[in-house]
Amino acid sequence: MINSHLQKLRRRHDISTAEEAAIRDSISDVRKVRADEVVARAGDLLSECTLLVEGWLARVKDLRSGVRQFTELHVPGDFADLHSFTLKRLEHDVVSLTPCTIATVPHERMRELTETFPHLGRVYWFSTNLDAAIHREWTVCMARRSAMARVAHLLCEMCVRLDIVGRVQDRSFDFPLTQTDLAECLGLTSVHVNRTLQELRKRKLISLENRRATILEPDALHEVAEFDPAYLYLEAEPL
Amino acid sequence: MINSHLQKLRRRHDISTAEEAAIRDSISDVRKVRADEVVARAGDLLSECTLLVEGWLARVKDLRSGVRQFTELHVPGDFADLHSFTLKRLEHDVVSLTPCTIATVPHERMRELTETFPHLGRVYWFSTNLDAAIHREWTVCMARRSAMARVAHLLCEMCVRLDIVGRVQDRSFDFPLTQTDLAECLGLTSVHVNRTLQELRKRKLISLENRRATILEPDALHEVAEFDPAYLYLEAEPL
DNA sequence: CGCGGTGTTGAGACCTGTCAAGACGTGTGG
DNA sequence: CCACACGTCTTGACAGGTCTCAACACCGCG
Repeated sequence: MINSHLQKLRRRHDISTAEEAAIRDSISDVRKVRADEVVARAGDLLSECTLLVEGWLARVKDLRSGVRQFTELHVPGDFADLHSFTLKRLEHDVVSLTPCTIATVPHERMRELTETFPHLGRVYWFSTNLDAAIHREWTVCMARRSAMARVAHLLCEMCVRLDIVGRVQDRSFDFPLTQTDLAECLGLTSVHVNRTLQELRKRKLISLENRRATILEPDALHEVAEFDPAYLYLEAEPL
Repeated sequence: MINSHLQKLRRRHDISTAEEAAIRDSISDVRKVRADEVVARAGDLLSECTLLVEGWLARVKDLRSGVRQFTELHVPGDFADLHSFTLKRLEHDVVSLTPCTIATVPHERMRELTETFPHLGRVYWFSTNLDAAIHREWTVCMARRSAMARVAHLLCEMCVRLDIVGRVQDRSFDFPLTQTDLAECLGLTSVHVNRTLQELRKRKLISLENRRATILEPDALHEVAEFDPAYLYLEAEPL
C-alpha cells in the first residue's frame, strides 16, 4: 500500500525497520477518489496529511480571472500536503487529476512519529524542502523558459520522479494530463501547448498519445529543457 | 542581534523563554558581508544556516543563457537557507543585495535545538514551509500575472514582510533593489521594469526613489497586484 | 574629470494569447 | 443502431505584451 512511499524515502535516506513499521502503523484510512475532486480545500483547517498511493494529484491556485495555476504535480509515493502538518491551513487546493487511491496520516500521528523518531522528522522535513526546491525550479521555468522548454522540462521532471517509484519502463510512462492540464501547469494556453507538443513530436524528441509519454531522445530533450536534475536531490546526505 | 528573528517567529507562534534562550545560545558567529557577495554557493556541502540580521539577501538560480532568476528575497529576521539543514547542499546561490550582517547557526546546533525542543523544530519546519508558500505565489506570479501585477505584487509582499520586523513606517520602507534586481526577481527585463514602474508612479500607486518605496494607495495597489496575503500565513495555528 | 552603475527612451521583432470554428472520439439515451 | 452531447485536440488569423538592441542621461565616487 505505501511501498511507493517507502521507495521514495529510501531512494534518498536510510529508513530503519522500526521507522518503517511506525510509518505503516500511522496510516489511518485508505480511500478512493474520482478524477476532478477536491481532496483538500484552500483555507480549511486540516487535521491529516494525504499520502498518494495511486493516481495523480495537483496543487492548484485559483486566480480571480478564473484561470488556475498548478504549482506542483504529485505521483504515487508523494505526500500532497505534508506541509499542512505545520501550516494547518493551505493557501491552495489539492485536486485529483485521475481517479486516485489515497491514504491519510493524522497530524497527531505525524507528531508522535516525528517526536519518537527525530530522524524521521528530518526525513519528512527534507521531503517538504524537496517540494520547495521543485517550486523554485517551476518559478524559474515560468519566469524564464520558453513554452518549448517548459513542456520539455515538465516531461523530464516527471520521468525522473516516476522512475523513483518504478513507474517508468524504458523511458515510457503513463502521463494522464490533458493539454488543458498541461497549460495549467505551465502557465500557457492549451492552444499553445498543442502547438508546442506538435513541434516536439515533429522533432522526434517525445511521443505522447493515449495518455502515455515516451522520451525518444533524452539528451536532446534535456538540452531543449535545460534540465538539470540536481534540484530533485537524488543524492541526499544522511540526516 | 536576533530580535527581528524572534519578532518574526513570535508573529506566528508562541516561543517560550527557554526556547528563546536556546536560540540565542545557538548563534555561533556574526559577521558582515559586502553587497554582491555569494553567501552560500550552489552545490557546496553546508554545515550551518545563515540568519540575516541586517540587509537584504536573495536566493538566485543561474541559467545557461547567463540570466539569473531570484526565487526569494530575504529581509532581517529570515533564515536564508534553513532548508540546508536537511538538504545539506543547495541548488541555488544565496547572494547579498546590500551590505549585510549575518549570524550563523551550525547544523549540529540546529539538530540539538530541534531534538531538545520538538515544538521549536515544528516552528522552524513551518518557517521552511512558509518559504515554500512564497515560492508557490511567485510561481503563480511568473506564470500568470502581467508585468504590472508582478511589480505591484512584489511591493505588497515585501511591505508585509518588512512590517513584521518593524521596518515599515507609514507604508514606507527601504527598498534597495535596482531595476535590474527587480527584473531578476520578476522574470522581466530591466527595460520593461522601468516602464512598468513609470506607469505605477504615473497612477500614483507607489513612489520609489532613492532606494525607498512608499505605497501610496494600498487598496488600489492590492487590486492591481491581485494581492491576497493569505500565503504569508500571518494567522498561524499553534504547533 | 572620467568612469561605471543605474535609469530612461525609442523602434521594431517575436512569442504567446485571443477568439473562433471544426474534427475526432466516446459514452449515453432514445 | 443512430443521434446527440461533451470533452479533447487541432487549426487559422490576428492582437498585444514583452523583449531586443541601441543610444543617451544622470550621478556618485575615485
